[in-house]
Amino acid sequence: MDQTGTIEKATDVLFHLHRQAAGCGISEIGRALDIPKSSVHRLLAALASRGLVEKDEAGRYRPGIALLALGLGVLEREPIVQVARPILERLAVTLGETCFLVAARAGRLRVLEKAEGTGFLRAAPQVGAEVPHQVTAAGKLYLALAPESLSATDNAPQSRAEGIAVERALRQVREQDLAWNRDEWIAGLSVVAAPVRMGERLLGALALALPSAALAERDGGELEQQVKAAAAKTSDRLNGLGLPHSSVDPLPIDPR
Amino acid sequence: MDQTGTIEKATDVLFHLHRQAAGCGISEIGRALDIPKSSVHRLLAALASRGLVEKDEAGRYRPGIALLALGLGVLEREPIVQVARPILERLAVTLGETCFLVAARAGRLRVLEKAEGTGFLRAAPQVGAEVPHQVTAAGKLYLALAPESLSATDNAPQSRAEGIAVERALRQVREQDLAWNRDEWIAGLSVVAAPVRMGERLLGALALALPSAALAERDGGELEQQVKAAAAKTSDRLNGLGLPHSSVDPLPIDPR
DNA sequence: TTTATTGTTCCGATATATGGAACATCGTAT
DNA sequence: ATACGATGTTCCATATATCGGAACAATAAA
Repeated sequence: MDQTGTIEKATDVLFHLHRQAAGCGISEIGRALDIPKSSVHRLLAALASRGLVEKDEAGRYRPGIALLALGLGVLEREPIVQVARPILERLAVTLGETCFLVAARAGRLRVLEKAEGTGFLRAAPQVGAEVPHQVTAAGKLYLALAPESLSATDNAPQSRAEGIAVERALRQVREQDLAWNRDEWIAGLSVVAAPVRMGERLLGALALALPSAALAERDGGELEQQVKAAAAKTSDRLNGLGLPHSSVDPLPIDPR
Repeated sequence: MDQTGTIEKATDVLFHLHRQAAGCGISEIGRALDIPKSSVHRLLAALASRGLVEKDEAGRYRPGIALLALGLGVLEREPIVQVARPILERLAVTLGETCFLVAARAGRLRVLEKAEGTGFLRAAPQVGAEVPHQVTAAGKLYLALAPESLSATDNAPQSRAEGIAVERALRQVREQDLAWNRDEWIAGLSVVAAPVRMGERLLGALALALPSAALAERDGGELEQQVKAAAAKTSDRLNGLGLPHSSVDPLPIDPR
């Protein structure tokens, strides 16, 4: 993995800054990544010249705003996000709970968009964050419907008995065209997810997250229908488009 | 400015990809940035190894999802965004028009967060985008209250008469603690902005944007009050915090 | 004050990026 | 089918940008 190269090192520094909550000092980064101070200094100077990192008032380095524009640009060029956004928002308002969209990118599942619910206690996934395969609703959906789009790491179940149980669960997911996750990933958090498709291809998972306690007081079947309907609508609109990436107007007219 | 360096070249490639709506080919990038094909190839390979760029199905390069995580990380570590977000959302729902937050970063004004209105016709600024100084409500606020936080480029007015007019307008902004922009930047778009402060320091501008036609049918004074109130609330909450960057929980409790 | 740690600059040695050229691949027009 | 142009990819000798130790400056801590 240690193909030493300038760009690789620079991005490693970038990700290190990203992981740290507070700003970092040069020596600190050098120690963490095993790069001499002077090199870190030069890397940061280059990155700062383009706004990818910044120095805060204390002289410590943090990720820069240039990254913001680049990152959000990625979202803007995802047709599925454009299509799903208003649907997620409406569903979140209707149900009062957080809805989000997950899709496989580079073999990993990532949250592409979210619309938070209104509850005092509510799920707040981070856009751009990765979610695990085995213990999430979106993950099960992918394992059941499009495992090839996930990198194979740790997809292998531990024992034979587990393997059978997993395969059984996945078959159920395929039958229902829907996946649940109740407290498996995060205690107290339940999620339902339904597939967004283009033809046979799985493009993403539209998910509804709510506290498990809140789920107990609701009609699970109705939630399933709502999520399925939202996912289906997303699929339809996505397929309705001619699919030449629609550019985004500064003042879009949004017939929702 | 053309201090040739590997990192600089790589980020130039990144920004070039960002600007292009569709994916780019290697030769194309090389021509645009005046870099030989083979170098572009190598740069892209390095960037791709870290997920900063990706190849789409057609083999063309686009910005990668790694940028998404990095970019949104920038937002998450801005306390002012954390604080302003729910306030923006509520204001947008109340008024039915788009609200957004602008702040100076690295001498430039940028949209840090937004909450879109519900109108068929509505403003839809892009988070991360830059806004000009002279012809926007947020820009006027900064020019009047904290010009030192803007890079001085093109802040100088053209003629003496204009200079006086500008100074007069800025004085009014200072008196009202509020700035308007009616059709000055984008025809048909009007914006009111009020300052978010910490002590004397200007931290950002909370703005309300609506079609000028819609503004004509509303009580401008009431909008001013709403925006001022929202900005004041943001300031208060921001000052209420001890201001050690509050980390964000996966399941935050949000007492709004 | 001293001491320790950090940020910054300098510079020779060397590894690394460079870019021209040749090759491979594709799509298009002849 | 063939020729053509453009593109993505690989190779390699050369030049140069990166490396990293060391010395220095600027802090903060003792």
